[in-house]
Amino acid sequence: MVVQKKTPGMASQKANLTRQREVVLQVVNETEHHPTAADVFEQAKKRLPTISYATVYNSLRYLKDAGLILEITFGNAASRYDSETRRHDHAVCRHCGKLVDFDLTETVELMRAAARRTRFKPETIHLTLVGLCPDCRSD
Amino acid sequence: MVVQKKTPGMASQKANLTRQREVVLQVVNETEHHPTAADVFEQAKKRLPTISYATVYNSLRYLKDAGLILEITFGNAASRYDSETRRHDHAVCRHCGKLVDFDLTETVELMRAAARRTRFKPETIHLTLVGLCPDCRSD
DNA sequence: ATTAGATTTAGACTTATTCTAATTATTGTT
DNA sequence: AACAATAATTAGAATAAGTCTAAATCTAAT
Repeated sequence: MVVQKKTPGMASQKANLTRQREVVLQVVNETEHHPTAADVFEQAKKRLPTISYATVYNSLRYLKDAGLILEITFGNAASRYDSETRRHDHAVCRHCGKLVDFDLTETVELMRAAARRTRFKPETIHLTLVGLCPDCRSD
Repeated sequence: MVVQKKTPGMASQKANLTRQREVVLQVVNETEHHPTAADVFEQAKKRLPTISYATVYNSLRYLKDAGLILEITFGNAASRYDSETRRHDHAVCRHCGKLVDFDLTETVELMRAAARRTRFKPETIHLTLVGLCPDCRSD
């Protein structure tokens, strides 16, 4: 466990979770379908009317670096944020854009295979299924 | 095979590969490390000095839709283009950004598993290994 | 109370990409 | 060959996502 000496102006772990960061975290946690930064801003403003766009971005980055949320990117669309921080997989609907989480144990296996093949030192792996979600598949 | 009736002004298949589209395709094919649109623009200008940025983007989209190149996206970085059009996997170096192609046969297997799990109608799957490339891994 | 450092804010800025409107090129028809 | 119809190209404006800046505010430790 890392113990940090406090110096003047150095905030404690707890205090670092400011009001705005707390609200941003709440919004991500409570939003069912992986909000974008714009979605988060909109919701956060309801609870903290003076919050700025920059603070939403700063907070999302802070929370991501702190391991409290995950950033998901797909294609050239805006990033979306996920309260599930354990590694997991995604499926994106090509038709309606819906993004769902799932987890395949095999994926981590594949990471090792991929690392062997490429001689990369593996850190994580991103697996995204693209197709039509249950609502959009006509069958 | 689909036969299309020609109407006035309708270009033939072949003719649709205009001079600029041809150059853009050449550049993607000849560039070793998956160029961005900006890279393509820069190179294309050498062969066709009047080509515009918009045409590079239009051409990249045309070539992509025609199945002649692939667009690769990762994180919030600029799209990169790949002359390898068969489905394949990617590895990205977190340190230097290098992007390499590889192919694991297991990935297509995983697509089926992912589709079963999510009830999506599968179309394709994106697998990206993130880590350190051979040059950047210190070991 | 004072100070140092961290955080927030508003708005300017950057970067990637798309759009627009005018021009140019191509093709098929007379 | 001239024309009409359509498609493609061009330059630059517009848009969207995200980052940066500088001033103001907050927090924590003296």
